[in-house]
Amino acid sequence: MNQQARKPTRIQKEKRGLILRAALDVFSVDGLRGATLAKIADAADMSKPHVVYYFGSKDAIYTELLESLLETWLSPLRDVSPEGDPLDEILTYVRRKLRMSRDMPRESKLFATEILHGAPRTGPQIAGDLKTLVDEKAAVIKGWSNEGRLAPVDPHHLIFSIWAITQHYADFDVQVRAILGHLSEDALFESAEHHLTDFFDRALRPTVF
Amino acid sequence: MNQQARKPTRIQKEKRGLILRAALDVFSVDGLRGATLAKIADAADMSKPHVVYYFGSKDAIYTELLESLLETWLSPLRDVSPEGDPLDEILTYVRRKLRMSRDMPRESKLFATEILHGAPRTGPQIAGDLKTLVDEKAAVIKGWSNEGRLAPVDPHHLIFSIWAITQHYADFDVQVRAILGHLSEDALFESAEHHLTDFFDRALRPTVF
DNA sequence: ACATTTTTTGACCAAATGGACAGAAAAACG
DNA sequence: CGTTTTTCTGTCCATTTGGTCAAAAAATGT
Repeated sequence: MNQQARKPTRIQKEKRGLILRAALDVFSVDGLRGATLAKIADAADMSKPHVVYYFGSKDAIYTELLESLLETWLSPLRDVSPEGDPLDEILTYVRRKLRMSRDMPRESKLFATEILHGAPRTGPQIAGDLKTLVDEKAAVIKGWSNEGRLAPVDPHHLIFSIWAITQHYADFDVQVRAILGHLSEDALFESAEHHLTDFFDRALRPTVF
Repeated sequence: MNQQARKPTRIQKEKRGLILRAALDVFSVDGLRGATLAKIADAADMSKPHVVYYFGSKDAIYTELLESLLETWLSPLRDVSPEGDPLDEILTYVRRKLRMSRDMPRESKLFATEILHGAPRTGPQIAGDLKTLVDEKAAVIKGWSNEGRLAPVDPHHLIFSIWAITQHYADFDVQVRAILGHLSEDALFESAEHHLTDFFDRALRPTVF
């Protein structure tokens, strides 16, 4: 029998992990189409059939990567709490998303490419889990807005705006670097955090009467 | 001689145009790697060698598409005028960019994919023309900010934010639709325009004393 | 130690694909 | 018209690439 068996052995966990890490490197740069089994095998320091042995196909690796990442990806939004201070909650969410762009740029690009190309593999997940979560949090934000604890805002579009702006720093880093190339990575993300904090604060802080 | 001749004939203009339009369809969906000459030829209703006859290679089509689009893509930013009312200028820019996402989603995706994959073909352009333009307009915005005609803001990051948010509606339309699927395209973009106008207005309108 | 299962690889294959080429068809030109 | 140039296509080819397979090597179980 092969790795289909019930309990994955120590070696199976190890090798599959190695492959997934190597594949993330390759897929995030070349995309699904551009990536080759040979490149992945090379990056993982294995032979090509070995990679196939553990995952069956290139697609399977890609799909598993996406699925295992989705949860991590959504966790900052999940953590937005109805109990907290509205502005704080949003600003914390923005900062966490920005930090994910800094610390997990490959993952960000992986998702971006997937969605950009029509989300052929994550369609159901997006229409299901993601939508549910977004709708739930949108309702919370709407509530805050209605109570006057947050400036009036369309919650769904607000969430889109947060995603777009924060992920921009990972997905389009080449462009960002071309324009702010004189800054170190640290300086860049620090200035981005400042900007985003100020920006969202201004846009969302409720007007006092 | 072939189409390298000095003056492109009527047929050359026609066919090259046809190919470019077909290629945009294919590239924006499948990306450079995923697109095939056969698909492009098919979409253009031609034979494969015919496409090669006019462009020489798949890459050449892709590159020409990108280059011919860059100017159009930047024109809204170019039109931001130092003479106008600051808030007006910015909000108009935001709206124009959003409309481009609505009216030219394929072009948006084409650029997004290119940048996402490291801009191997547009690198110089981005580091050159684009950076020059952005720096120029950033200086204008900074001036407005300093004069108190606009809320204090980092102009480069502001431009990134505008790009990110507006292009999000084209590049990640699958995700947007999955979440706001109940809206018609018109309703969606109308609500987005409302949101963005309000949002940037709040964030950028200078505080009155 | 022996049998069984799992892991690993070199060699190979079929399909897809970018593009070359020779020549046919059509247009342009005199 | 006839000649020349441009346009167009069927056929073919070399390369790349995802994946198979048989068998070797290593691990595991008893």
